[in-house]
Amino acid sequence: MKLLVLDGNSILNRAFYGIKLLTTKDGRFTNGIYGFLNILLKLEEDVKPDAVAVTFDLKAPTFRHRLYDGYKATRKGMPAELAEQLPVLKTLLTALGYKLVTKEGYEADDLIGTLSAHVGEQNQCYIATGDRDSLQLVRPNVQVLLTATRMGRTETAVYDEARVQDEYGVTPKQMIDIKALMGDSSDNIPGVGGVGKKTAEMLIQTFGSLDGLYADLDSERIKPGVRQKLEQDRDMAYLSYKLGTIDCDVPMETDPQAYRKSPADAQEAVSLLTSLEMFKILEKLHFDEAPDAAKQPAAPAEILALAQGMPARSALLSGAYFALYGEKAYFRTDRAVEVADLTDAKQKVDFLSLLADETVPKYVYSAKEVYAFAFHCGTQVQNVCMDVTLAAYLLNPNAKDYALERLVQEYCPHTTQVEAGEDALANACAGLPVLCDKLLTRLETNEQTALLREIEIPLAEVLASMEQVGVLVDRPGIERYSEMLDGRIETVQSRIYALAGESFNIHSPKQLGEVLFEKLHLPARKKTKTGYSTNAEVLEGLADDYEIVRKILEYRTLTKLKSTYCDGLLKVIGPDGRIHSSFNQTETRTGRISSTEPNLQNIPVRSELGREMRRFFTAAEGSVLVDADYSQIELRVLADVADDPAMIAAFNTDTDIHAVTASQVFHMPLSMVTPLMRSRAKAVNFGIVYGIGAFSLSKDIGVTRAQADQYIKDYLHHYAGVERYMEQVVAQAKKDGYVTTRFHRRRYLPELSSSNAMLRAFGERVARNMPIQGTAADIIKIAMIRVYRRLQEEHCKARLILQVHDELIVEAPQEEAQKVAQIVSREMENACEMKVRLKSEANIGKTWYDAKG
DNA sequence: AATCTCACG
DNA sequence: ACGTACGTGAGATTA
Repeated sequence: MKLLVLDGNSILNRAFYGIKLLTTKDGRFTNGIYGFLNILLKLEEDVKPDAVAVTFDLKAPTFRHRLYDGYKATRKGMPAELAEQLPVLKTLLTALGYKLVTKEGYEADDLIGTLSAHVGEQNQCYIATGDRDSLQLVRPNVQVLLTATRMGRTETAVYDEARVQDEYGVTPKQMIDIKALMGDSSDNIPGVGGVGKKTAEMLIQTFGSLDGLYADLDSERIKPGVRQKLEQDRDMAYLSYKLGTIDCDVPMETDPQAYRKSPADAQEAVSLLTSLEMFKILEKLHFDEAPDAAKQPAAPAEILALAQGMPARSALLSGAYFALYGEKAYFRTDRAVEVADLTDAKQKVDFLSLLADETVPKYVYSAKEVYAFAFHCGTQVQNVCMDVTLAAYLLNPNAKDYALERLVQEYCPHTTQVEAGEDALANACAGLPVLCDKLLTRLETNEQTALLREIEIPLAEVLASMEQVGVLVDRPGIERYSEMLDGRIETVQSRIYALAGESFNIHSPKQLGEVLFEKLHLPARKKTKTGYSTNAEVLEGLADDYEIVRKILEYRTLTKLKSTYCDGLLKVIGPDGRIHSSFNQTETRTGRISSTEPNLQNIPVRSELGREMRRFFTAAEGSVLVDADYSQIELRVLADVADDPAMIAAFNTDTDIHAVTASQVFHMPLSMVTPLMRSRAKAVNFGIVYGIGAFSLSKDIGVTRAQADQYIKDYLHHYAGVERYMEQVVAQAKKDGYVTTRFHRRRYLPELSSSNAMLRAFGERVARNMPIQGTAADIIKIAMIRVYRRLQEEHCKARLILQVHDELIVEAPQEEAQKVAQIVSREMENACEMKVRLKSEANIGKTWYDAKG
């Protein structure tokens, strides 16, 4: 029989520190529990034990360690984020049927020692721990599984006697002797002063034991310095030996049979795991596999009659509840899930006519896909009143995805899932009405219904349209540009190799670091986790003095343009000569949209060479691009939410905001502000929006920290409303656990209750920034919807094709251009009424390059 | 899959 | 003592 003994505290600890902080929506920390369960499941899979004992420490001091007053004096209590997880973990393990083992007055180590010593006589025993102390327990039939979690991955090393001997050159028992000499600061075992790991190992390898060593203290194999230390700390050494010896004789149950798992309390376990949002683990445990006839769900008994064909309208609930998946539409009807095959002409027509029927409210999984499908077929969709992905995103934009199955599990924990696998989707669709109901209720509570109905759902239609229309690119132009880059890359590369005296992979930070900082001995300034930092900031600091550095920077610029932009874009040009990016609506935590495959929101503009790229984004024959961008939208939003008189006045008198800031920060009349002052003030303005620190500001604009600090002080002194806002928003966030935008978009900030000061500071910066960035994002979304509708109402052929956060681009027939330019900038400016006016200016050009002012 | 670097607002 | 501004996505290297 095989017994697996877990060192609960140690494993939880490793899991906690090895995985970044995770929280549930309501802010409970879960990373330790999550990691623990993963390790436990993995161990069970590998070891296949017949019984499992999970040991835990109790808080009270233990007999063994009362031997020495200093013991645990320095051991830090666990952080609150971890402590709160411990009781939950214990409850969960019990529900899952595991046997927990604790004993008043004893450490988990002693329980593990006793268990392994007894079990090891007749049976196999595996000790799972993150702690090397347990290596002393290794013996025949007893092995230690040393686990470490790095970056979320668990690694386990198996220690038997041979492995211990191999690594430490001693037997497991002698590990105690070594520790007695070297001590252990984390356990507060004193050891012998000045004797470290290497000396201790050598001494025990030579003399066999503490006794052997002290019996032969005069031996010439001991250096005089060490001898003196050994003599002086003799008592400490023997005390440490006692402290370091794990007690293997605790009065406790040692029959492995007693640690067989009990049947799990499935109800309790499922409900706990659900509330912890651990759906992956829930799946692994297969509670859904063999549902007892007794505990079939009481409420909605789902019958999965998968009819083929559109459901009859009369079978619809009080609206159409459906999800698109591939070429199929899954409908939840009054008593089943029915599937429409959209490749079938008849069914497709029926489906489209349903979509177009404005008397039928649609409750859908992904509105953007529904709109896209309709556009593809040349029709429109009316009356979408619910999208579960968007609703779930508004409730919590921190989630990493919004898969329907997960949402059903998360928001409807009591409607047990009947089947998995093939029909998982149909099954989840069965839950759509309940899910919609729950989501809508919560949106209502959060005052987010309007945000969903008036912004996100209408926006989904706009995005679907933008994706479908795409943007025309000049393929031959990109190809020529690409060849030009190739030539320059070749030249620069040869020069770098010549200057380095060897050829190497310039893209490899490792090789580059070695060449620059070791071979050529350039002064290394910064390091990363893995080696020298070679980023642009570091290289720019060296560029004046070294040609090779200048060439490397050039090489980076050129290859970036070549691979990301030329190659990357050429790869995704459609057969229509246009690029159809995806605009994702549930990706960012602030409410912005993102663009992927390709990302059209980071096409170069800041450098002249890169900006050339924009010449290849162009309008069709006879059309032009209209490009309008907001002027200072985030600062205007800040002026508004902070209700800052000085800033509002500056904007309303249409003064250059950076210049005004400069005159305040540098105590100068406006007319004396130099370009350098203005650019520094601009950095301060940005910094304020981002939540600023003096260090970063000083680094950014190249002044001392003290100076940067003074700038910030003067800034906040002049813009007192901003100062008040910054304090108030953080306080509110701490109170509520979240921040909101003007349109009630919400972001939870579990970081704010972290005991880690750095995380907390991060949370505070986010609290200051998100309402600004998020409100600006809300506003431009409104503008997009208004522009889209105006263009329809005015029967323009022009189409919105791109959004870059504060910029909209419309492709318009030449003859509509002026009118469209008016429409776009006016709709942008009127998107939101604020204490300052919004300003947007439009430009017209044949290419993006030309239309960008 | 993680890391580094760099493109954008 | 440490790390340092908010929000993204992609390509190349490395482990």
